[in-house]
Amino acid sequence: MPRGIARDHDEKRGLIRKGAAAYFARHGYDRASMTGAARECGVSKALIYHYYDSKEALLFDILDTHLSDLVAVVEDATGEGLPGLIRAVLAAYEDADAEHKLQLDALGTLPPEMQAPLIAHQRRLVAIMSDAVAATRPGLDPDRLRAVTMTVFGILNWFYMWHRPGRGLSRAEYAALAADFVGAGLKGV
Amino acid sequence: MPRGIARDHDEKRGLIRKGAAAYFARHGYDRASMTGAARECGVSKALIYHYYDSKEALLFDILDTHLSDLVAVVEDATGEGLPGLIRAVLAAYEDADAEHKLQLDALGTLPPEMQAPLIAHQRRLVAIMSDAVAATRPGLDPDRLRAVTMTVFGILNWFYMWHRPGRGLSRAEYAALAADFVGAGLKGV
DNA sequence: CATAAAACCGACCAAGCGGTCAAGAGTGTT
DNA sequence: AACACTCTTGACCGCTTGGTCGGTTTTATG
Repeated sequence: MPRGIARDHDEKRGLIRKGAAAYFARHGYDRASMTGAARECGVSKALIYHYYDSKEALLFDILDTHLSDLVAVVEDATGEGLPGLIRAVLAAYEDADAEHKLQLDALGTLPPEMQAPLIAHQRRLVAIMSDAVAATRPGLDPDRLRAVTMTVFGILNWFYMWHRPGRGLSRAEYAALAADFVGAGLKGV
Repeated sequence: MPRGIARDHDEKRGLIRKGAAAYFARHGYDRASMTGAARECGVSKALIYHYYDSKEALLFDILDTHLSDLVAVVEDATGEGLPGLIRAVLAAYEDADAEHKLQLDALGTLPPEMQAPLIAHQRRLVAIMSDAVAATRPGLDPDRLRAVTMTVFGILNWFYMWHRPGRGLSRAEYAALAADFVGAGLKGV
């Protein structure tokens, strides 16, 4: 009988996924080379191609893992209402800034059939958030409900662009502020 | 005496700037080739290099023009308070979605010395918005003022990501909703 | 009308890219 | 111990890229 895959196969794959995500996010997915990503991970380029079929497959795994985690976290927080959701999302982005950034500006470079399952994850997030908004502020027509839901995502997704750890409000402090802001804002629309 | 530059020099440069911006935004700056941009503009690649020194110089001109316009528009709207500012920014993004998208995800690819003047424009925008927020909601400490200001920018900058012309709320309708949302939200922080 | 520079182009180039390959080293199974 | 397969690598390949160059056409100026 042949030997199977190594016991630490998944860990090494995970290391490459994490290292490449950081490298891709820092340099921009298109501009970042596989040679550079390999160096960042401390392995040869050929080894990455042992674990992944292509640069696109690697990106897909990064985004799929990230979005799956995010959906799981958010589904667990549905019981805590809109403020709980906002807190959960911002907390989940911690240690995942790179993956989050990639999701926002590299997902579109994947071929449509690879995008589809990732977009399905995103839709699930939007649906959960939309339900929480509708529960907090009933009676909005569909167009306005969607607009307000996306407004909340704008707030959350923008956070990584301006926040610098150790400066200004902490993540948790901002989560509280954002929850207050959204809660009050919903009364005005 | 030699002949000077053509009378329509600036117009042609502007056409290249606009065409390239659309092409860059559609395909992503890094992924988009100068050959493709030239085809989009209906000129040869060599002609673009007659008007611009490099791909980076072209991107710089796109962003500098866009941000200068934006600052001008916003400075004109300072008298109309925070709702007027929100309306003005969203209106200014019309017909400039491409430039806006490029600003968000390609500015960072420029070398620092080219980024500097663009970031100065951005800071001016932030300062104006911050003043409007402070006027609407006095008494916020600096950290929270900054956080709320960035929250507003998150709302505005995210708009192009989810809005599809002709579907859902119009730009103007969303501007009104966003102004209401922010106005009410400020009372909750 | 002569002229010198701007406006414009097709063909070309070096460099870096994603990806492949042949081969050696390491290891679970028999 | 022998096998069969995974793990790991440096060298390599075809292709696209940003950018250049020599040359032709056009036009403002004297």
